[in-house]
Amino acid sequence: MQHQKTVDNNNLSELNNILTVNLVVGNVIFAFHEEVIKILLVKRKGTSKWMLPWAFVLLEEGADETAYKLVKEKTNLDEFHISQFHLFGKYDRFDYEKHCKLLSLMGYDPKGSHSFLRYTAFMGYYVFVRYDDVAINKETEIEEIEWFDIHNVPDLYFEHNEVIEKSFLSIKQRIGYLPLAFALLPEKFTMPEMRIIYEKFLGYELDRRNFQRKILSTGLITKLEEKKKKGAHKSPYLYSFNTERYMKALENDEQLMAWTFQ
Amino acid sequence: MQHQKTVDNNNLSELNNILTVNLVVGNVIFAFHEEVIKILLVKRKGTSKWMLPWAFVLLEEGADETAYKLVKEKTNLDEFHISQFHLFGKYDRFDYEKHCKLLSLMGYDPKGSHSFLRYTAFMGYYVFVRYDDVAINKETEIEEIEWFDIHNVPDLYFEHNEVIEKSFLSIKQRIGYLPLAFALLPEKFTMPEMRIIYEKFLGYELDRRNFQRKILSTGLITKLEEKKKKGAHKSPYLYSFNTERYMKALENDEQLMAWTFQ
DNA sequence: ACAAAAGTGTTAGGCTTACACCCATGT
DNA sequence: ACATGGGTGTAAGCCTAACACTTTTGT
Repeated sequence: MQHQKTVDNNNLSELNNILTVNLVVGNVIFAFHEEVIKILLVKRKGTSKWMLPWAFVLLEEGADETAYKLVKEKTNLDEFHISQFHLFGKYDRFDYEKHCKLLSLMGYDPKGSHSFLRYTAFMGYYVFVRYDDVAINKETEIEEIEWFDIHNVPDLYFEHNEVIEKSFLSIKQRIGYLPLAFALLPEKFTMPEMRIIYEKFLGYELDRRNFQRKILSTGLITKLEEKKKKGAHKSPYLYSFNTERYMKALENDEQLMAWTFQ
Repeated sequence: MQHQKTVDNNNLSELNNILTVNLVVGNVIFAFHEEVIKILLVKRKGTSKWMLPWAFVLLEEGADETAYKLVKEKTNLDEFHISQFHLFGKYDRFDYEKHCKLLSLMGYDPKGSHSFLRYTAFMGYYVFVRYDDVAINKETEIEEIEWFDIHNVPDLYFEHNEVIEKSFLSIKQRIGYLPLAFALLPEKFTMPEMRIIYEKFLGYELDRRNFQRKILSTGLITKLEEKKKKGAHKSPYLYSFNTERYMKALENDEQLMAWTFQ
């Protein structure tokens, strides 16, 4: 081991040589609205760019806890499942000079804690929420918050564009094995709605008839009597899903399906 | 945001209120030898328990980099692929008093940096290496290092037992989609050897004939002319695998297969 | 009436599973 | 000679992909 330095309790600059990187968590919060996958972004008043909701993991917290609180704070929701997907953090990726103003606005003193904020590791989480359940105040005193179409995300702070791309890729890879899409849909949803979510993440179209067979074969969802009127065509049936079994599957990473989709 | 504290450059105790958790990376290094899955553990001289190789991520490093260096240091290997699998870290999980001596022995000054070492987040990586390629010095001046059977791991420092379990579970889930097992095998290997690896991770036996068909269908491995003598029975053929395609698949998380195995 | 999109059903073919049988090797 | 375990082959059947046809709805 090469880190043999000791710490002088009264000399911060000495600490630079032994201190470890800071840990930041950030959330890619996904929703689905009008056939489009949306992501929730925030923008501090007085700054120039949008970014993902993020926060330093403080001493008294765990990373999962910080990430959970962050989602709760932004969406006003209680029940959701956050998923780790990747730890980011290259040396020198955190350009201090550039982000000095932002950090200051977020309550982190860039002068005093210069060395602590320069290099960080970023733990990425993704979350699926129901668009209609989320009540955001589009503008508060300190920040703006807004849904963005996944394919219309502006240039963001830090490496957040990369983070979003990676989250999308992770989901694409997991969506065939975990019943992720359910969390994006309202309590009652139609088969076409669900299929579109899969299509958006996968990046190609699916045969609606075969898709339906696959989904139903999991036993996770129940066909309802009701239909949903929506345009100049036959109304699709509504379905609901078994939340208990779904949550259990998420917790246990149970193997409910293993689909490659064409 | 609630962290509005500023930092007094000359007062460490003040920092406790703004400082974030430390980031530690650790590796579950897997190997395969005599039909058994092995894990590499280390033990500092003067301490009582074994543990996974781990290190604080220092300011000048990225997490992946630290994890890579750690594996290289322990195994003397250059070429391997490390995979993130989970970020651990509950509040209060890092019992300072208990580990004071260990930290001191590892070159981290527990007196001076008390507050920095109390709470940490632990990023878990797993790595697959070839047993025969690893040259470990079983005992150096500062530590012992040893292979342990996966099902015979002693009580370890910190939450390392939990980390190993979780890594095993992650692999079990990914082994059907990624050609992981190859990295555990020597350049030339037999089909039964490879099958046993799958069986160990999955926890149940597989039909040897169907297994062979599946593996061959990926086009990743080539049958050689040679055979391997090994007991009172017909000698199995040797196979080699296409490293280029394998590495590319790992990098891109390419979908080479999607198996559920019975 | 017609276009759009959903519901339902069918069929061919590929892949998986579950075997049977034969072959090499060491004791 | 025999037990052990590997090599090769095959048939049944399930699952999937591809596609046809009917039904509902708004304009």
